[in-house]
Amino acid sequence: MKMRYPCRMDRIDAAILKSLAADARAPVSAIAGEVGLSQSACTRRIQALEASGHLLGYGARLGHRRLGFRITALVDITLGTQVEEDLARFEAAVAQIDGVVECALVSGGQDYRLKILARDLDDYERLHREHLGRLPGVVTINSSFVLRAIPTRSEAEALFGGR
Amino acid sequence: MKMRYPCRMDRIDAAILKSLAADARAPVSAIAGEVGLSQSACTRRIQALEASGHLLGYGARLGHRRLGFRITALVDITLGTQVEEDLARFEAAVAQIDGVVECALVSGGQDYRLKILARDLDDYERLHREHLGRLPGVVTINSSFVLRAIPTRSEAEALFGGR
DNA sequence: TTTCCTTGGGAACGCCGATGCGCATGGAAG
DNA sequence: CTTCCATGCGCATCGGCGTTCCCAAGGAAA
Repeated sequence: MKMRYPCRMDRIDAAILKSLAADARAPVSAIAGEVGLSQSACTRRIQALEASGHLLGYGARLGHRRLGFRITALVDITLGTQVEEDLARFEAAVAQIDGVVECALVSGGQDYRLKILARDLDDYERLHREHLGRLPGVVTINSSFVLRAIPTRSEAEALFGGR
Repeated sequence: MKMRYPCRMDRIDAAILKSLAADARAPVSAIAGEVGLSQSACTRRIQALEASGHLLGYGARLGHRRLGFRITALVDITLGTQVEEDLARFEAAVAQIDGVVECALVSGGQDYRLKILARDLDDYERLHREHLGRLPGVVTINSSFVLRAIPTRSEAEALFGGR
């Protein structure tokens, strides 16, 4: 299949991405209808978006709470070093911990911000003791717990303009 | 369709959710093969998981960078009040801002943590000036920028045990 | 043991998605 | 202006997928 990797993205592509972001398992024909395209044209656009890296894949939205995970923790971790090897060791260790679903090195002091899922406070305490506490090079750990999640724009809406 | 809403979740259900989380558009037949079930049994399980709230929906993973959004900001906002009405006003205002993709009220001081996507620093500066700065009741705003995202366990792996 | 309930497998049918083809549009070259 | 090529759409096709029946097997309760 001959296929370029264009940066060009018109509003139809944006609409397709929005639609897929809202319901990735919707039939292509339904998406095509929404965006005013034929099925085949829509399929080809989706393929192009996948090939060009605008569309990375598809995932399921899981009901954390329903699955027994009631704790979301946002954890700030400060390291005592800025040496790249130490950062790499820390990052490798973090990547092994079950429950850590996000981790980012952020500006403003040499620290990391994690998002952690846990069943309950006991579960989180165990995680903290067995894993977070043993991470290499850590100076401070600061845990906050999500009390309430505020509904916001979806990712797609943020990227392509509000609803 | 007669359908109970069981809390029971065996490892087959977990495997299905993992698989769907990894690739939500995979054919049911492929998932069925992975988890060792026939197509029809797998379809029924998926329907049950959807009906029971374990599976909330399906989404697309978008290439932020490729789409021109190179800034991810993690913003801490402190309010000068703890009155519920003030929190509600703040939350309603936040929900209107394009670019805010997550917002949570967290423990430890009365503050919120947001995740914000922006095209570049100029774009973020505009967002900060035009929107964040005008949020009601705000005392302090503290922005950190993601310098590097560390790959972690996926959500499903965190919930059901590492790979 | 009998009955009921649950859950899996098999088959059929309708629908979905990928692909090839023809055509229209628009810009560049002659 | 005309020609040519590139791009992108719609239509039609066909193989494959998903949904939904029905039946069978296994376990629990009476």
